Amino acid sequence: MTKRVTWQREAVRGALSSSDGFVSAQSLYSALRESGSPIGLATVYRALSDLAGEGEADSLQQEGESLYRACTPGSHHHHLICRNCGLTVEIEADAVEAWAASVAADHGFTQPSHVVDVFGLCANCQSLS
Amino acid sequence: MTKRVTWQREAVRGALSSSDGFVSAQSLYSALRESGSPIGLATVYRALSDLAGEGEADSLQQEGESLYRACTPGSHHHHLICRNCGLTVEIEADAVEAWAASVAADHGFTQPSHVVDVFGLCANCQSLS
DNA sequence: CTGCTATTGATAATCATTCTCAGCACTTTC
DNA sequence: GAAAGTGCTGAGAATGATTATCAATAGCAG
Repeated sequence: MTKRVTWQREAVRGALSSSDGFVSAQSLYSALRESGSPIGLATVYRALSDLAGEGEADSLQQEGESLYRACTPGSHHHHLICRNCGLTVEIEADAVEAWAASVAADHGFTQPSHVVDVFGLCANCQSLS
Repeated sequence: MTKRVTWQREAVRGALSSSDGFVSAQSLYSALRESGSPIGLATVYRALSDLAGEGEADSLQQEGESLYRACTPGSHHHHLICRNCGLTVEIEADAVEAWAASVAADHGFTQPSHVVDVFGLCANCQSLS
């Protein structure tokens, strides 16, 4: 059960972190393929869910597919995402954390977790339109 | 292009509003079928996306499927959802609205929208475990 | 180097969702 | 009330993303 280091996993990690925003597993696979890597689709999916499980990547669902992005490990944060180009900014939201916890408690809910993401058009995409 | 009133659409609307929490299209279809309705799967999907488009239902994505729920039309709100039984409480979040807007503006983003949902275990599900 | 076993990858299988299209059912018109 | 027009329905096919299968491969310890 020892975890092994393979070039495939590193390739996925690298491709993820060189991306500005959220990317789908499919497009990450295509990108790796086009850059000459003979990596397999199943492996990309496995690597991505591993990274997400270890806290090295964030994921969110959009339009029926999962998008992934490298994130700063160990920190809890949310995202501000351009809905046109996918550019993503990590944002702190202590106020929202506290709000979520208190709302949950008010209604008798325990073990609160939350999904908070903000979408918009980034400055660059605005100027293009 | 006039919209017609059919018993199928009403059946979906009824099944949605008699549910306590978010339901998937598939399970709504199964439930309707089991209660004797000969409705078709495609029709359930169509009715749900119509309702969502008209603002009579909210939707969210979870684990690769879309979940729907009847909501109070015309009002913007968020949800507190039991991750065990699906029980859902509509919550107001003016503070969060303002926060989202200002965060977007701070980073040069326009046309902000946001996804804010809080998950937890409801009081009832806690006592069961 | 050798053996053990986690990992890979081509492909099949799954699953939710959407599309297709012929038949059906409201509505309006005569 | 019958015929025509057209939106709606539903069974099944098509799609697209994700996961499972499983034999072959390749890290890693000794």
